[in-house]
Amino acid sequence: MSNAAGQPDTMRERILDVALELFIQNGYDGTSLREVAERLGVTKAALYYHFASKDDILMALHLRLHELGKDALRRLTDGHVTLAKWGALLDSLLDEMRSHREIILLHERNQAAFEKLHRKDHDAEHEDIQDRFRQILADASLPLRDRVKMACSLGAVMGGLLMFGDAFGQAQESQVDDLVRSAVKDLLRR
Amino acid sequence: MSNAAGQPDTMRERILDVALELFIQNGYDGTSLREVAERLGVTKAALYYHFASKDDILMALHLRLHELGKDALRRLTDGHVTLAKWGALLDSLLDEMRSHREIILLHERNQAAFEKLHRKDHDAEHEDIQDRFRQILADASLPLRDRVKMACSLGAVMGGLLMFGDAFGQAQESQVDDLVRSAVKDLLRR
DNA sequence: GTCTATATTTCGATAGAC
DNA sequence: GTCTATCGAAATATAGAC
Repeated sequence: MSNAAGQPDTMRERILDVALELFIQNGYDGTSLREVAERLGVTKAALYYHFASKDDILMALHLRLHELGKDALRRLTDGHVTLAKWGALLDSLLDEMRSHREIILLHERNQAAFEKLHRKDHDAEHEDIQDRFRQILADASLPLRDRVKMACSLGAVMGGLLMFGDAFGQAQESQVDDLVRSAVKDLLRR
Repeated sequence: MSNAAGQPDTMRERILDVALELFIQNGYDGTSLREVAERLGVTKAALYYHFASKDDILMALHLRLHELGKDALRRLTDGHVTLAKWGALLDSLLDEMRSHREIILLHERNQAAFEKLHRKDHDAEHEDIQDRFRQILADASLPLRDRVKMACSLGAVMGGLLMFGDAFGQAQESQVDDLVRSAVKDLLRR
């Protein structure tokens, strides 16, 4: 994906990185392939050598999230979910969520585009981490009290790290992480 | 806006209600005026009698949120913010957030479209509640600990009521409200 | 207030040269 | 792998009749 310096080494990855940035800033539908190409110093047609379609670019970005959440997904699939398990998962997931902040922001801000993408892919077995979250929260065999706490704690992490996370500056990221962890712990306690 | 039965009485409001629903479901850019018109049983051109442009429709929907948050905004503008004040505000705002769930969802899912709208309106004094939230959370004179707690608590409310709130069914909304309140209280305590 | 018809623009995507 | 050139579709918006 990227080399040690964090720079993408293939054109395919460079396209994805630029697209990610623009899709977050201006939205998927609000970003034209012309803009993506211009920022890379190439023409629109060049992109079609690396990707079959605009949707194909979005799908490649979606796979980055899929990769990220696949072991978390596994931990949430066997056995039934408890508050303690949920708390442990959130705690261990927090670092990954920060380092992949952009890819999560992309999904949060382009839900409509991803849903349209899913409708076309009626083949792919998209056992998504997002779907799994919704599935657990909708599971009526769990106490409502626990489900609400899980939804709130997930929202708290997203609020502290992603949605408003850029208000805290970059220098003290690890402090923010600790504060979010403690906030979630307080929320889930009892 | 609407009569006692909750039905919009003017064509203008009917347009806004349909647009709101489609903009949430398919996104602002993903929704064409043809779709809006078709669902209303009129043609695209008819919409232009009531609104000057598609952006004008989005702006009218934005004003609904502006109206909603204007007294909350006032309470957040005088004096400096404390954790206690923040908690009280969230508590009193929670009912409004639930009853205006859709208009908040619209803003959450179409940030890019609203930002583009704001760029054109360099005249309007949009002292927005969203802006105010970000402003407070970025205020370095407040303890980082408090700011993170504020961001997390706001995220918790959005998680419990909006983002994943439809997983709990509609019957027990007041129970969910109470559970979210108590979760936020636990989070802000200490 | 709503209609038909159309102007205008922009976008995704393709063809073929290099 | 990237270019120029272009196609076809769909979108916003307008003009003018009713």
